[in-house]
Amino acid sequence: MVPSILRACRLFRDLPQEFLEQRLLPLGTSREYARQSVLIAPGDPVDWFAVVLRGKVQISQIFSDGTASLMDALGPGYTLGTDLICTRSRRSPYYAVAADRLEVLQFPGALLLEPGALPGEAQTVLRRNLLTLLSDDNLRKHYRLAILAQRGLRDRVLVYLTMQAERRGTPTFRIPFSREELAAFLCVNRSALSHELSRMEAEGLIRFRKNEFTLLSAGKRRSTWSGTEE
Amino acid sequence: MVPSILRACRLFRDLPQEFLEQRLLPLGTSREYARQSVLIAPGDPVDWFAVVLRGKVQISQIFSDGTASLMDALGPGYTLGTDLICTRSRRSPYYAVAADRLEVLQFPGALLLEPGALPGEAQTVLRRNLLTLLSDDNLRKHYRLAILAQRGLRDRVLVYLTMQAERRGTPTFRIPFSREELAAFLCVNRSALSHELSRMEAEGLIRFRKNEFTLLSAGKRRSTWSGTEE
DNA sequence: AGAGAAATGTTGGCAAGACAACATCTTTCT
DNA sequence: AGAAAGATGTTGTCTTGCCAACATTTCTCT
Repeated sequence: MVPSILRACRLFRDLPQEFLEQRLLPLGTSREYARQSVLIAPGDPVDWFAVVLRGKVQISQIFSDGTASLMDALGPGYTLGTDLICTRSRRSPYYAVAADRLEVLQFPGALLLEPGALPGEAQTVLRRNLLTLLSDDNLRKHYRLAILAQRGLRDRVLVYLTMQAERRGTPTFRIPFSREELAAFLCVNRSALSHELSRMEAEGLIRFRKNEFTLLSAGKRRSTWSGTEE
Repeated sequence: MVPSILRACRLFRDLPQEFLEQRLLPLGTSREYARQSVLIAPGDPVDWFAVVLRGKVQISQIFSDGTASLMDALGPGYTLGTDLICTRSRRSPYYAVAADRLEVLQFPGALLLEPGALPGEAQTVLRRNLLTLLSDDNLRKHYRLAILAQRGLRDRVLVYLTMQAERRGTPTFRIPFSREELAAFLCVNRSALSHELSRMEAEGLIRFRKNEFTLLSAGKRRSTWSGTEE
């Protein structure tokens, strides 16, 4: 039952299933963490990567005044550490914390980095996958930066919703956030967000119920958010 | 005289100089652009990469209301398009515009993507470089996100300055921005920024003259910003 | 050196949004 | 079903920061 997640994992895409199970799996170490366990702390050197099998990992940044900001959340199938092992310092700037009971499969980074650690062909595929993984990650960060670069609250909401609508191809879609999470993602006050959403609905810009949104001003928007990544 | 920039270029690091000049250079196309030329527009498919030889490229995001926000600026030695060719859509979400008279050396993306387009060894090195290039890029975006996640203007300034100080290793350093550029980078109002800087100096937090800053509260800060990339 | 231009600092009015406190609606658990 | 917990919406107050307009300094060019 484990391989189903691994096969869906972006990093292992296009690897022969037999290789995945026979050669790669035995090299991984299965680890379990309790809720709130710290997997990575700021400054930690990271020379491994891991695939989330069960649970969720939260990536967060802690500031001098004690406040934290949630940067990302990695569910099953996502990889942890892949963004760090190739940097020059190989040190993490963030915390990675288990949100629930967590189960991961951990591999030594050398598998990707050291030539010859794996059969050449497999390593080529893996690195290729790593490349697109990082690129898409980059793009996601670019999008979020574009959102946070917006000065006004309404603009942030609008840019976010427009992005989603174009990404899915429909003006109606569900977002993966609760109000509180959306507020954290947009870096705005939760109640102000609720307020603004109501106002936008009153003005006929959007319609929403729970986390299902419909963008009504469809005609006027230009199509800039052409990204296809998830 | 061209190779000096290419040798300093992160993407070409560790390539034998002879290979660089004899094999790689002939595959590139030299291009010149006038100030304000658009190299990449949102939605454009990008299947090439280019090294900036002279001048500067501005990466900017244009929004529905016509306002733009500057996301990045690439000087000589930096590469353009390397963040896009490996994404799934291979389409740009941003504008790339020549800030000055610009000169670049452009290569087909296939050199990196298609196996066999170059001698295996060279391609391995190139892909490895591309990997760290993307990773460091990722990290830079992470840092900027951490800054923009700050609610208050003072916090943004403080996080930025602390990052710089730790990155350089001294509490006194020069930043590569004018006030206006710094304001754009932090996504705040320029005059508000000036105001806040003055106040912080009055409170004894920092000292500054032009773009040389000194962080005075050195002792109290924790060392989280351990990044070493530029 | 002197004049113009560009960059930076300063001020006050005003709007946007943070925050707290409360109201209402949903979900979950027994 | 009923109670409790959680999520979301609403309202009012007060701070922050945007904006515009102006003052001052620094840079550039001849």
